[in-house]
Amino acid sequence: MPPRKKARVGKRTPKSGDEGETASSPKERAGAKRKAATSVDTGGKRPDSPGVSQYCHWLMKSEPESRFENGVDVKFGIEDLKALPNQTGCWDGVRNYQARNFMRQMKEGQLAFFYHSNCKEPGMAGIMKIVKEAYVDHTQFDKKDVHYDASSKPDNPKWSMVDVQYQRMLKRFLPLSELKKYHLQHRAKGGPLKDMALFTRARLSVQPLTAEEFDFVLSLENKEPL
DNA sequence: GCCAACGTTGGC
DNA sequence: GCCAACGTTGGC
Repeated sequence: MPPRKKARVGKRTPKSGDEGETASSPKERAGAKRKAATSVDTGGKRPDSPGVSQYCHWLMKSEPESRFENGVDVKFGIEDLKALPNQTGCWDGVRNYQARNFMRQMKEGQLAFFYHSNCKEPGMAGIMKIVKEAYVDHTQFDKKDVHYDASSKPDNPKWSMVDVQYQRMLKRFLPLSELKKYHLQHRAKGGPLKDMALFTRARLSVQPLTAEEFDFVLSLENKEPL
């Protein structure tokens, strides 16, 4: 298994299906109640079977600059992912239910933006691919780990992670400030970034993008900075 | 380093 | 099941 990275709250997760799935937080349940039947928002997605839709593009945040949490540096930027064997790493350390649930929805082969957060210039740095679907995040049981969770038991793990592989850098870094201009513009007059989670759910570290959002953001790498 | 927004915890 | 207190995220 690849080394780990440091995702903050919403960072890294375990596997599918049965395990853990039943352990939903009060928040998740509340959310489910509010909305409809699933934890999946109705944002944009790709129908898989009748009545079910799911996302197929993602944004995952990590911090590219050194920051110490309990004496451990949580820095993990896209260059760090690229430097790993096979340019692949596990996205461990996610300790937020919504972020975890999104990771559990990820399918092998799907693409995600690598977003640099909590740094000088926050924004989209590059693209990675999901190469292994959700499985148990071992760091939840490691007392030495920054993201150790004493409340999670091995026979019913709470947290999951996926493996991601570096694909490429964006042709140019897309700063949050620029994305925000488009977001505001689109919110006023309509456009693909109108409801982008990056702005409407700012603190979520693993978030879905609709195909329209993903394509629009990607198209910006060929444009002049706004 | 500040602090607004928001997620989590725990008493009742 | 409500909600106040508390903790964390992450832009600025």
